[in-house]
Amino acid sequence: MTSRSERLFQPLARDALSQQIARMLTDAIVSGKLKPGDRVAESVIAKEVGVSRAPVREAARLLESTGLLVSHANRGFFVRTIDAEDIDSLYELRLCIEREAAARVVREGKVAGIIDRLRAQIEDMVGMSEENQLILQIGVDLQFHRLIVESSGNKRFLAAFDKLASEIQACTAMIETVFDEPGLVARNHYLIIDALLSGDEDEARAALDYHIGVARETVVGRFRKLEAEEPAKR
Amino acid sequence: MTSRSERLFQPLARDALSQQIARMLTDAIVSGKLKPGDRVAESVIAKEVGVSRAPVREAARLLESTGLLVSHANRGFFVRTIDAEDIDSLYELRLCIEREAAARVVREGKVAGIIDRLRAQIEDMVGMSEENQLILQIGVDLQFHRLIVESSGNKRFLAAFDKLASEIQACTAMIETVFDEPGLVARNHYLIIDALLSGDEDEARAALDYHIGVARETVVGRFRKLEAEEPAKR
DNA sequence: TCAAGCTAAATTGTCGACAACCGACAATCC
DNA sequence: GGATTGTCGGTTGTCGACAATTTAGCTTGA
Repeated sequence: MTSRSERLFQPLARDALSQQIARMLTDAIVSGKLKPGDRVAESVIAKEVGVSRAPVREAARLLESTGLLVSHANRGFFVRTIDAEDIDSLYELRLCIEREAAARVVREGKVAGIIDRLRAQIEDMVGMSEENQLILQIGVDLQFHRLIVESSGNKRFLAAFDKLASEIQACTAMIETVFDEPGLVARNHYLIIDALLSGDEDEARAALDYHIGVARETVVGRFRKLEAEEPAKR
Repeated sequence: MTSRSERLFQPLARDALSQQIARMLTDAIVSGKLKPGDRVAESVIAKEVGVSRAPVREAARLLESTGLLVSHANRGFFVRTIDAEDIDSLYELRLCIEREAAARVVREGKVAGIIDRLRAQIEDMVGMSEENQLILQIGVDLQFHRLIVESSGNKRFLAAFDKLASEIQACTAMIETVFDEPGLVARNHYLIIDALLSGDEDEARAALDYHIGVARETVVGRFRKLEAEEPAKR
């Protein structure tokens, strides 16, 4: 038989139902189809998807551990409500992790290995900003930062970052216009690259302090405005 | 009716089976009855405890999210194996969080509110060190640090710290003698208190850099030795 | 002897059903 | 009328059983 290198079929995604459902729910929350405070009843989801409650329940517990859902005993799951203070805490923790991760990347000389990918991601962001694909842009933005955290080599940094990232994506999706000038935001990532290339740990830290600080102020600010307009959110 | 301010009954602790089982399992792991790599079969635990597999499964998933267990698809749960590098990452993340938490406590002038409790906890530690109650001492030690993180006011700091703390407790329990001089370790916490009282953020950061740095070196060192002696741990 | 294939036991993934529980409304009593 | 108590629908917590998957032991063949 001729050695056929390209396969006819992809192995069909056959991970547990709970995983698929978890992805579904995550998408629904991140995209805003499910809003903060909404009830997520096991039986309802199970009926819609056509499975029993067990995998739905498991998926919900998974999202609970990532912070997208909260559960009250004997009352079920709800999409987590977020207030401005929460988001502020979120960004503060993110900053702690990311600045040290960046410092480690510089210290251990791992910048060269990722610089090309980082640059490519910035270009992607710029392209998306021009097409007003904001949700997508935020996704790539987080990928950019994730890559830095990942190459720090500290697995716990990455795990913690991933948890935060899903929440950041969820709450930025709740804001109509996240940034006034998306293109500028995208290009600002070049400053981070410059700092990484400088080879100075503290410069890398400072770059992220600034970058994440700006994002923090912007997003938290938007949220405070949102809260002022709509006082009964919970 | 006379306004009865003090209540007659406390609300009885009535948490779900899964929670009780989660506690059981946590204790078993932290105390070393379950060792890294050990299988945790749902059916076995369920039979022993006398409940169905559902709550056991849920408890296991809970511990998975805290990092005490790992699960492989269709193969079940196992007590997480930890190597020296893991623990190093653990302490690095812990340091990131705790130093900024301490800085915030100082910046926002919340030291006075907790200083008495911190002192009391140190005395507890000293007492336990004299009675060679090392496991207990580590528990109070973590409580001390937790109190600082808690009063930072950043809820995510606390959540992240709690996750790390359970793992720290688990892996310190695996080492026969954690510290050479437990009494000294206990009293060293006074240095942290001094730094907090100084009112200088950076001094607080430095104190924790030092304190956690020492712990990190000690524990990681012990673990590397353990690995050298016992190469096939996984 | 050893590798590959097969079989059986054990374990997880999923299911449908029942019991316990919560929240809200209706009924009752003072 | 106001507050307490009883009831009801709906949801979660738990259960035992079945299907799918993995693992280990056994057999077979070279």
